[in-house]
Amino acid sequence: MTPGAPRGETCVKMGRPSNTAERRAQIVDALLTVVSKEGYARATIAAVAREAGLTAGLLHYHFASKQEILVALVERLVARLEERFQTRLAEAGDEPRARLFAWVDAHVALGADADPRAVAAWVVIGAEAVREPEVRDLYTAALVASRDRLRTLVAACLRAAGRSTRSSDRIAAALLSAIEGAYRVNAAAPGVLADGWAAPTLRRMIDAWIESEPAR
Amino acid sequence: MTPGAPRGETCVKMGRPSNTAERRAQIVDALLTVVSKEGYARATIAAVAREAGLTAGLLHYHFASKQEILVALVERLVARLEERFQTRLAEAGDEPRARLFAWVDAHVALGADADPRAVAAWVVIGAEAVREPEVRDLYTAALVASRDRLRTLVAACLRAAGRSTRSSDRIAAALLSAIEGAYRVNAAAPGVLADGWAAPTLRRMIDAWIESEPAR
Amino acid sequence: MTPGAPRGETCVKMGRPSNTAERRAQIVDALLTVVSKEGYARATIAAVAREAGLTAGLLHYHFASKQEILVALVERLVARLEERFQTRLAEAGDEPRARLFAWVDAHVALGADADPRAVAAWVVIGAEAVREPEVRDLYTAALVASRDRLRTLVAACLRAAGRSTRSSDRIAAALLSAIEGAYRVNAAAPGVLADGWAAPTLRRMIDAWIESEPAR
Amino acid sequence: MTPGAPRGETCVKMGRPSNTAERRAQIVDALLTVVSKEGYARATIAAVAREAGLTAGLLHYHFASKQEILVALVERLVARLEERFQTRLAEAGDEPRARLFAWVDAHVALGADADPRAVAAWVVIGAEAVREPEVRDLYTAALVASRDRLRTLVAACLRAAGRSTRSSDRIAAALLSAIEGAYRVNAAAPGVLADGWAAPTLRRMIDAWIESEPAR
DNA sequence: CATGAATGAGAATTCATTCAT
DNA sequence: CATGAATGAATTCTCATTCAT
Repeated sequence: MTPGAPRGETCVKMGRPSNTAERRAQIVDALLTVVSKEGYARATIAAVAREAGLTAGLLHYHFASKQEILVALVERLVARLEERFQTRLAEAGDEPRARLFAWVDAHVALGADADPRAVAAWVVIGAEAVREPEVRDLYTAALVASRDRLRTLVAACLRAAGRSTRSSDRIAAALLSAIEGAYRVNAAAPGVLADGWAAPTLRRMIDAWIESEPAR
Repeated sequence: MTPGAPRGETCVKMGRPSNTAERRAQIVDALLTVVSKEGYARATIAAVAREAGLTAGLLHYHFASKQEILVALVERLVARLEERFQTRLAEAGDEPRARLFAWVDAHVALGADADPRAVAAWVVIGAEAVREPEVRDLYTAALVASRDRLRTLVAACLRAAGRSTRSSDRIAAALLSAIEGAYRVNAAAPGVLADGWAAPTLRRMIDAWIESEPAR
Repeated sequence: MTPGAPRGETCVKMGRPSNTAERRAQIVDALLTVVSKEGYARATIAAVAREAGLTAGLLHYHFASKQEILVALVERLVARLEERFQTRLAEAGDEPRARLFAWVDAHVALGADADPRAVAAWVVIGAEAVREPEVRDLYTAALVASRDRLRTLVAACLRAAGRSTRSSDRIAAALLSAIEGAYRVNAAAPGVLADGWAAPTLRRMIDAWIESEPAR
Repeated sequence: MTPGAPRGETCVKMGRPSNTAERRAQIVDALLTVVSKEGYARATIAAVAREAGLTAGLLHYHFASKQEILVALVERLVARLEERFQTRLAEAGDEPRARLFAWVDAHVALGADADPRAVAAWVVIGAEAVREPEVRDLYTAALVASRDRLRTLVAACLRAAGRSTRSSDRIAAALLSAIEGAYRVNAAAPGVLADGWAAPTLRRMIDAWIESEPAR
């Protein structure tokens, strides 16, 4: 830890206005770009600095370690996804199935607010999570949040359709896996699956499953 | 110098008998262990050699580069999966749905012939495929083969059920993604999804979808 | 990362002042010393660093590769020789034969501005040029420049002596070869040829040949 | 030193006839090829073995070390040159100038008995001599022998022309240097000097110099 | 004689991190 | 805040040499 280095957001003292927040964002963005293009192993501090137009020394002024930048990146990807979901949720209204589809769309749709770099980076992060406890914790937390929300959304659909909710967990697991798997295939073996297959397919899968569940 | 492929069975000149095949297998196995525990970036030649109880120099005697060992590992994982599938297929008989379930089981089941290291390694390989063309090619080839086989198996099920086969591609894509995603979640965020969820869930999903397809 | 060329004189942002130029010179000088004593193959990065009193890492901070240091060394040797020639040329005045002798002297004389390491290094570089294209290009360029200049100087002498210039090329070739050969013999088999033989011998050779050429 | 390894030529005991002599020649030839194409640093035991169609282990059965192969190569190059000279000398008869030209021709001519690999190898050996005492000794011995013979041949020419022999040494030194330099330039910067320039030029130089020497 | 596995001491190069300016 | 030199530990890979078979 560099003593005195600015890790917080607030700046009580005046003087030269701090650009820490923007610099950190800029660095995280550069990491996102490099990771998505080259993978984590090649995302050296020097490469990230070059991408950001900064120096390696400065990166270490704003972040104590390379790991810390990765953590910030994960947080940012999760936050962006959350924004995407909230936007779609607001448009979805109260209908449970629309709300579930909003979740699916937020994850797979390639709308104007989509960042193609994010998918590749997310795949890399999943692999990195296999071994870095700190990354694993963040990744796990993100998945747990997704899983729980998904469960709730699925259960609401089942309930609205007058079906038993005992399969909520399984449907949620299948959806979550399919999303993560689609990311992965798309990033690591592009072209294997047709573009845009995911959203309509998953909607169709949801419908089929709900119809086939027994009544409550 | 990587020794060439075994030059046949006859050995006119005497000399030291070759143990290349076993050594290569031993090295690949060590890579599998290390990758599954530590990820590719930490799977240094030294670490793999240590795991195998060999010297780093010897690894380079049998493989020209670290990459080449990874390639051999991918080939081995694919071959093992194929074996698992063929075994289950033989038991499945002619019933189309049983054959499709054989495919699912070969991919997710954790039977006696399952190697828990393989899942973690496969996740790492997918991430590595994002940037190493040679790895990507192998990974892509494996997925393409899976996708095509899956498509055929799904279409056979639909046909046997008297349904239209127009959704074969989508169902195959969903299954493949779910499998890849399940691997990933299982390896990178263990505990997020319940143990053993996958096989029954995917079977259920298949059944539901087939039932909901329109008649041919 | 090799730092780029000095970015001019102005320095808007403050920060650590660059010492790249001196460091690079220091490293090249250390390579010169080591190569002249041990040959290129033994001029390892570690050996050069030790000679320079620096760390191996720092050498790679200032030069991207070992090759690049060698290239800088060749450039420096060529530049030094050029200086030596220009100095002598200034003293030689306008007399063509004096100007040609200035060239000879610049190449063979062991005056105050001579660096005994340079001869041994130049021999090694010639051998290295046999296989490294980049070194060969530099070496070839140096020889071509020498050959062309020599040709001009020789032709001027012949003309001033009222002789045909048709042998200019041959005389230049003989002189250039004799110089390169003298370097080589001197460095690789010291003592075989008497000290200081070259300058008077080559002058004598020039005189004899010019006298024996037919009149223009 | 491998005890019992065959280093001598005679083989008193009968049994499998020794192929040591041919094997050694084959290995030396392979070294010549590799050195001329790649330089000494890249002439690894493995590369030489590959070129010879043998194994690295076998090379070490026939030679105790890499150095020893190089020594054998130098000896062979010197021996071949001597053969070339003797052949031409036999054709030259008793005329001193013809005998001197025979020496020049043996060194520069590209006759049927010339091995283009030898020139490049000789250049590399000269560089290697800068640092390897054993190589330097051989190289020096070869040059001393050449120098002395040349001196005698030159003196005989001067005497036959009724000139003073006091410049014999210088002329010999100039010729030797020119030859070594021509080798070097030809190998390291091919194309800089015109093909076939050397023989006629050196003859011309010899003639001019002899004519210009004062009478005895 | 011959093969080919095995070793171990480097080799160049990379890179996160520190720190003087 | 920012620069850029400097470090030192790793990392991949090379290669002469040894030796069991």
